[in-house]
Amino acid sequence: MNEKFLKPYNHLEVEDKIYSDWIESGYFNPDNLPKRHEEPYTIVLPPPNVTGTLHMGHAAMLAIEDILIRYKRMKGFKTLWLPGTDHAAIATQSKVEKELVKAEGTNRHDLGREVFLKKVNDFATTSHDTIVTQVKKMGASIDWSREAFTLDEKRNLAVRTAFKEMYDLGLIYRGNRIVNWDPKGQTTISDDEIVYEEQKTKFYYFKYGPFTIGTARPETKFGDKYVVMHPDDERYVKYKHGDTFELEWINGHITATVIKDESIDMTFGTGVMTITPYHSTVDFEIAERHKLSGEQIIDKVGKLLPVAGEFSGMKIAEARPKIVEKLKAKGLLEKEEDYTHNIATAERTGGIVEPQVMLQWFIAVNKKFKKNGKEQTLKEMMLEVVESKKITIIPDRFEKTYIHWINNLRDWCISRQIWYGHRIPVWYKSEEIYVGIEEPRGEGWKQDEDTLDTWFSSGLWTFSTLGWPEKTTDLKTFHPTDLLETGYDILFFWVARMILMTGCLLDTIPFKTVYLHGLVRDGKGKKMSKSLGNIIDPLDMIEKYGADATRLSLIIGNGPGNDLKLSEDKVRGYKHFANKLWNITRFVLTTVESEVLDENTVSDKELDDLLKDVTSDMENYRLYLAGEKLYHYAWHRFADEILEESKRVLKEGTVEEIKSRKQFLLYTLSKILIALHPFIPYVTEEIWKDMPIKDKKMLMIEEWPV
RNA sequence: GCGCCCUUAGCUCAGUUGGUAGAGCAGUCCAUUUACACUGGAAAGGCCAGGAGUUCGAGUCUCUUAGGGCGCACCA
Repeated sequence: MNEKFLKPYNHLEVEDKIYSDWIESGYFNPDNLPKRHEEPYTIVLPPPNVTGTLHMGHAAMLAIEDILIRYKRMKGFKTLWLPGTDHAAIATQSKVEKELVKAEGTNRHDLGREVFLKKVNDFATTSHDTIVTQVKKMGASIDWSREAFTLDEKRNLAVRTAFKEMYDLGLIYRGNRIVNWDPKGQTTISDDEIVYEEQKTKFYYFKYGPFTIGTARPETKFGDKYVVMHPDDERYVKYKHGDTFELEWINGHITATVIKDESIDMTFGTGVMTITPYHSTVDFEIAERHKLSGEQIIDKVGKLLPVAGEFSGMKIAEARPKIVEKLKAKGLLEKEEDYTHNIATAERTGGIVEPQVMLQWFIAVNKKFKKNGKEQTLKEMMLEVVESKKITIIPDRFEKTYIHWINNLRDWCISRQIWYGHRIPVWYKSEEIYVGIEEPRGEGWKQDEDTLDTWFSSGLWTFSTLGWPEKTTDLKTFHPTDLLETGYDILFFWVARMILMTGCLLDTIPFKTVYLHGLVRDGKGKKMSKSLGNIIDPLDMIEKYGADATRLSLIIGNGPGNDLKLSEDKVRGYKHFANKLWNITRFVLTTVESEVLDENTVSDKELDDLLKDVTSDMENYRLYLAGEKLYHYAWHRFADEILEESKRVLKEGTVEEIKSRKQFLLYTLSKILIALHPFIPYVTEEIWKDMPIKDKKMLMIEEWPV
């Protein structure tokens, strides 16, 4: 027996060495796998943002995916796990901007586009390197030879091609529409980048001609000249749609028009409101329905425009009380109430979102398009693939959430006024516009200043990583991918958009199954955050207890879609398990002496049943059950009972009994190691080296026993 | 407002198509030159949140009440 078993298991001496053995073997790359691996199995890694380092959520993701990948590889699949990172446009840019302010007191405009982008790229490169190290530390059996970045040259070509194709299909258009404007970040943001925050404010009732209107935002009311009510509201039957009337308003006399619209809530306020199409999504939609005009009241930095008269140039917060004061002086203020509502803030900058009508690029989700003879809208396509079960979402309750979200989906604004990201592949020359993959020939063309929403490039991830738009062998072999494993918090941001992009551009699905994991919280169920000081760093855990223990602690006791409460004690507990396995091996190897495993002499129904059971759990993504069952069997059945009983047999048994018992111990241990390998790859691989087995391969490519 | 989830041993959670309640951790008692103290054994601990229903049978299915969490929409 190897002397290493005389000491307790030390992950520090094992893990890095084993990882380089794996790398050297080349088996992370499906092209190098032995012949029995024919049928492909693919997972693309959800690319971590290059905004910093990995947290426990990433570690959980890596553990789950690596377990499935190793399992499939041992089952004989041509297994590809493809890594990459995400440039995360706005998140990365705002992070660097914050650091610039802190370190140099400068902003991006001081530096200029080129210099600033250089800084962002440097930051991204550093982040990237850290992330790669962390992924390796977790034991991820991922194919580094195919690594991608959402903002590298190949992915840029994919983005430009996608843009051009969708433009030609009529799905990408440029238009003046209401968007979420972040005055702090000076960019548009998507509906999903909004965080609602509760705010206590005043709700004012003003006389508006013969009506009383309610508003929380008097500062937007300068240009209001339409008064809207529900067509069935009996209080206002005498006013007909299209009626006009004269009234005195903030800055003088105006003419207003009555509009009847069913979207009005009769029970809210007085059931009458005026609309501000330029600064409210709902109002914009009403205006659009009735073809009403509107005008901009607030500028891009949140100041009132000349339409506000004497209030022109003031900030909203300053103007609001003064406007109320003026209306009060005019006798137009009827009453005011305390009011609590949710205001929209930008996730990344915290700025209060001001809806604005702006000329931006959009993806039309409700427009029919024709591809391969089929005619449908993106929305219909996105619903169809999930409702027809072409894509299965685990746990299935998220299918409802997905469908609900799709039904509420509006056109997706894809242009951003930031610098870090894929530049929009559109060029202008006076009235002319050119959309293309390459810059147009000829003089005087100027490219659009804006970049694309980061999710535009992430949406292409399953196929841009495989070489699209080129018709590569990889694309043919590995796409559609088998599984997308990610956090439920990005179901809409990302999963839905991948389905959109893939359906539209490749006329297929990006993946067959979506497995959603939950958030990793601290031992008390609180979200881990720097300010709470309750962050558990995966690298610390790996250093202290080993990657194997860290992996198990993130798997066992956590079903799909559920948040996981993680404490350091839990990780410590699984370190004990690695050592237990180590000592089990020590005992078995000492006991069997020079015996070499002969599989044909052993059969064990109990173990067979367990392995069948575990296999079925693996196939059905019940990793938490599979892991726990193996853990329990190894420790409390094999070690506590079988090994104890073996001591008696070896002492008192006949020569034949002893020989067959030795075979039985070797057999059982080898199967346990194989089945546990996906979960705890390091310690099992290290033990495997010393197993007395003929024609042994590396454990990572041994055959799964069922 | 619309929707989803959770409530099972002190704590964290399993319980896969309904068939006499399970694990880990913690705690209690016992053992101790043992493959392993990163140990073993034993006992203890639960009207499965409350109520009603379906069923021969419900932690599991249906309805309902209460408490907790989350998502979406948003009110002018």
